[in-house]
Amino acid sequence: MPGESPDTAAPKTSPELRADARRNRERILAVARVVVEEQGTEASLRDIARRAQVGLGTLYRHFPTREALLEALLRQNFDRLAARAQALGESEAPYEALVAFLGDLIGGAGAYRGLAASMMATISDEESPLHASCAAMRSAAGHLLERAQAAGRIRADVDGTDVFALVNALSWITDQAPSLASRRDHLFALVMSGLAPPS
Amino acid sequence: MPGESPDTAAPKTSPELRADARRNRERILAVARVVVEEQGTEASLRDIARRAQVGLGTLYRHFPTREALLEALLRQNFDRLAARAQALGESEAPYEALVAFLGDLIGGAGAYRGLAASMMATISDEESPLHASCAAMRSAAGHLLERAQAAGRIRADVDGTDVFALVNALSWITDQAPSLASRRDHLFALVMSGLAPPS
DNA sequence: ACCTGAACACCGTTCAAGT
DNA sequence: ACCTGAACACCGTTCAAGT
Repeated sequence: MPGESPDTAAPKTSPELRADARRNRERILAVARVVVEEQGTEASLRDIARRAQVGLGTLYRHFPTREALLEALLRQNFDRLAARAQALGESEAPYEALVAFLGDLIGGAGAYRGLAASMMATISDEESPLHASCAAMRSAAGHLLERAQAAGRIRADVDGTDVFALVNALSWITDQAPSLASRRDHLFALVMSGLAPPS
Repeated sequence: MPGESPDTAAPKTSPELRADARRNRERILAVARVVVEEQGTEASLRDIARRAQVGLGTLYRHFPTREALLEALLRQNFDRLAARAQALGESEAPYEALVAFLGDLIGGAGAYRGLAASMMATISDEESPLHASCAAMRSAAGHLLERAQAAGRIRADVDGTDVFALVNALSWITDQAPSLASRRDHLFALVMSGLAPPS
């Protein structure tokens, strides 16, 4: 039959990028990972395009905003964290599960310099491509938090956004003053003990 | 006697700025206060010079770095905070004195958007003109902290830099997500309770 | 459909030339 | 002594022209 090719019913997960486009997208992402590692989330987009040997407009075509690029860069990390939250949500030790997840969140936000700031900014900026991912993290934290609260291990007057903010703030401290990196776990423990119900 | 003018022994607090220079310096500072209020600590220096009706080089002559300008802008605030710490250091309620000072510190760091970040960065950057002022704040916090620790109200494994970092981190949260401003006092209380000795 | 890079409007920083 | 603004080397963002 005319117009029917063998693989018409193939899984069209993404809207069929042309071969060269697909290659460029991957090159950009690979280079961006390196450059953001070096320069942080405020890295020069020009520099990324240059090093990827791609026109500046090409970078903008694939990633219309800096946040869009960051989102693609963090896609895997977010998915992994979401899966972790899911698994921990069925743990039998609600408080320990919460602490474990928040520890991972701190680690994740510490992946790139400036990332904690980028993530916090999404709370106010609903248009950011990172907004959805971060909202998911906040609600995952919220769920684990509720369980810990139900178990009487966390005060009732705290919500998911509070702990998300506090945890990001801890990552930010290390961002700004690398010399305080060694205090991070300690500060985390202090903040967590502040969330315990008044005895 | 030759070369002896009437006011030779006058108090030479600053090295005698020429009249026009002195005027420019004040104009720059006045304008900078407005612009930094608007745009935060990363405000455009060009914009400040422009609005102060001063050549760009003139701004650089008076304030060789952005931090130098910020330091001049915050001189009064720092002096006021230092005096407050001094007064509180003689208070009879060590814990309440510490809380009061940290509350002022949070308020101060919230004066301009980005200020918390600028202050935290001085920990690592010893060359910054803000370094001395912030170190003074940290040691003032350290002194009040020690008294509260001696009174058994704060755990022993916390130092002045820790509380300085935590307090700045709280200011930063509001910086990044203005919608969380209403939670600031609450989060401050939570963090403070985390600094209480384990019961 | 996609790529390219020039063009535009901004930066921070320096410094030769002026008064 | 001090002021000025052009010059330099960067940005982010857009878009007409190409394939």
